[in-house]
Amino acid sequence: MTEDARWRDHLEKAGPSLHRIKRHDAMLVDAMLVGDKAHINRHSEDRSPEQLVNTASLPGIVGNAWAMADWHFGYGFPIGGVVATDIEAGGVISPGGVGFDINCGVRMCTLDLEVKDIKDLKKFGRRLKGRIPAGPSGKGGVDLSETKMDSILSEGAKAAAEHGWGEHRDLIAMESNGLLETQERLVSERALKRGSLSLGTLGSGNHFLELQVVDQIVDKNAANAFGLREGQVTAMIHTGSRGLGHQVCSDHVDSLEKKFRRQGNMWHSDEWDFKIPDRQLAAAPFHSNEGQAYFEAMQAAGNYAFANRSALTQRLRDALRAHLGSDGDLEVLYDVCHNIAKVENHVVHNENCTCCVHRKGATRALGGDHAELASRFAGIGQPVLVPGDMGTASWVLAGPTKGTNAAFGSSCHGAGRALSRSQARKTIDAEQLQNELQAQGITVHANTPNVLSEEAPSAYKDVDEVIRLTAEAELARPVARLRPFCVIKG
DNA sequence: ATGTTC
Repeated sequence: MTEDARWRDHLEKAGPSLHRIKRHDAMLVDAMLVGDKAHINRHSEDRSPEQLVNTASLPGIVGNAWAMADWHFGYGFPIGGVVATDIEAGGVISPGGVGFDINCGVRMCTLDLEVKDIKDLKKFGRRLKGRIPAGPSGKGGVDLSETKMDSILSEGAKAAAEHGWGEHRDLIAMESNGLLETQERLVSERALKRGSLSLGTLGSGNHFLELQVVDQIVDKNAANAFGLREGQVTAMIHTGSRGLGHQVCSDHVDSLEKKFRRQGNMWHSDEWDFKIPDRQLAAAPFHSNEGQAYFEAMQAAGNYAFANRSALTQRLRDALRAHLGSDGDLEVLYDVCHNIAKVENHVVHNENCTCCVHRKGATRALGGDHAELASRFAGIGQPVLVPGDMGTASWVLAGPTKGTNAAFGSSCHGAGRALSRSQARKTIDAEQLQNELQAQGITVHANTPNVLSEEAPSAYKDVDEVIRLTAEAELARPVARLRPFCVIKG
């Protein structure tokens, strides 16, 4: 065993589908891995558990550092990571704990339709492809003047609705009502420029817009509350803050990393007098100027992402009206962030704590008695939207009926990659894959053949397995499984 | 994830 894999010496079972890495070396708290033995062994050759261990030494960390069941290697922090710091006790905020695609997230819409109600599905798919701009460029975005950009960054989905890129009634069906408070708009000119053309565009990689059909109801009570029934058509939009959020992250990662100098095998900040084991965990005390500058810019980028999912929903509504003569009674079920840091109150070791909860590839999962949740989710729990891959399934889960789960009210966010993009391109033939998916009744409109190969179901882990582990660890409970039939891919 | 190499 290498020095680097010391975490295995400290691993113990902590419950059903739950393992603990006991505090050792520079760790300030324990780290929790959601998964059974077999699941953890599948990570024997990647360094993501070490990344999780590293996060456990961040100043002000409280509770445990967590890795959700779909954890994998990321920039500094593992993707799937949940890290909470006590911001009244010098706790830090770290851009690497949020990720490059700030407020990447998922919106799910219910339609009062079954698949058979969509006549000439092939034609509808082509219409959607024509109206949903996809791919790395911002080509096809809405016309965003400087004034409108300001309102989007400060007011998120509400501003989008005011500009005609969303509906006001959708706001109550969004995490934080689609609005992250910002005092100042601290976003660089470069970030603004990158965002100027891409509002209302999907992006690339694992981002998508899918028409899905509810193929299995697991929790009838919750499904009723969520307005879901077997055979029903739903739409799922998975995208984030595009180049704008990426630039905000880059700006702050660059400036914060410069504040750390190597000292033995750690990195030290003279300014704040603390050490981190990996420079990519560069962080600032939440209440420092640097911490606040990042937080405000992150909020603004998060608002842009909410507005982006709103604008795409509006384009979907337009496409439905053009094809069906109505929008199919499309309603937003919920819209969640899975790359964000939030200030939240939690009880840690029986004491109230104002925490900065970093969720990087993790979804908030509020209990059904939480004040922020819309009343229709009372006694049920927050909808947790988990996008899978384009040939298998996505899932809707629910947070606890009341109270919070052990992971600061967090759950998983997806299937997680099994093959790297380059491995997938090398080994998966795009045309053959497209034919295979078509034979299963799944039409994929991909921007390029490479995207098809990279996003192949076999390039992903089994989302059903991630859901099973998440449920066994009692983080969230499965409500419904959704199967795609029409996929728009960047 | 990303104007996929400032």
